Amino acid sequence: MKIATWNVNSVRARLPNIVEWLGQMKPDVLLMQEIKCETAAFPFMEFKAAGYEVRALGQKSYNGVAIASLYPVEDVRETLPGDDADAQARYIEATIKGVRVASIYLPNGNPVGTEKYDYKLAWMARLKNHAAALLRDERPVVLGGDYNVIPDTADAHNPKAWENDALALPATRAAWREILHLGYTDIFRALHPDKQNAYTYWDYQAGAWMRDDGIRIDHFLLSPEAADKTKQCFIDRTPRGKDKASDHTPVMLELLSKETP
DNA sequence: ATGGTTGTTCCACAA
Repeated sequence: MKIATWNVNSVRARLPNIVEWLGQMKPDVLLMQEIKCETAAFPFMEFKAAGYEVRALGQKSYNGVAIASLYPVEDVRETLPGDDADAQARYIEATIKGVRVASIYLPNGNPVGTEKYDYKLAWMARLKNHAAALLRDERPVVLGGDYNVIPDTADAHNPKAWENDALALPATRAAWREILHLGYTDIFRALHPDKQNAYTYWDYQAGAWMRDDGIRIDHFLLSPEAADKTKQCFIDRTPRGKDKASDHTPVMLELLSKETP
């Protein structure tokens, strides 16, 4: 079972790129972030034509998450528990072929020192609580998305440039590690501990892509049951080099199916 | 220290 995560930075602006990539890579599930449209404006028909059923949670202009799947999508959750007043569309979760899958768009948190950073840390604390609850079922859990977290200096081309940024501050990394310490695995780094230049995001500005000035902020966190089933996890840089590219590129995860020894 | 780019929306904001 192949599950991909991709911050598409507007599903409508990116539609041709996304459809092309789905045709080439054929993931069973695509988790999207920053769809940047209201739910009703999601291009459901174009995904259906490619074979994908979509569950989307959108809002006007900003944020928005979705799950596209070749297989039936069950038991959809559209909120991260812990703050009923939070109206930002950043979390959707469902069960597909027995795997509990979430598409996560964790707050960016910049500028530091504003309510935006407080919101980020509060959101991470809520995610930790919910991630802990998900472990209790002892099922495969796959939490994929744009975490807006640079876990380590090795995950940035120029770590110095990020050290005071909301994506890399010690408090951000501590909150990230709290989730790992529950029993989740950052599966890409676990499988590729020494890999350099493993980035998922390159800024549009200042020729960052050309200079490979990237960061790794799109991640898969896996429960033990999902980590045990993992066949491979890789970053596909190809979409970032295309015309009209998102500033993020997809990460692919492949789980062994039950039948496979 | 600043400016560099993209998307959406409405002339600014988020990233």
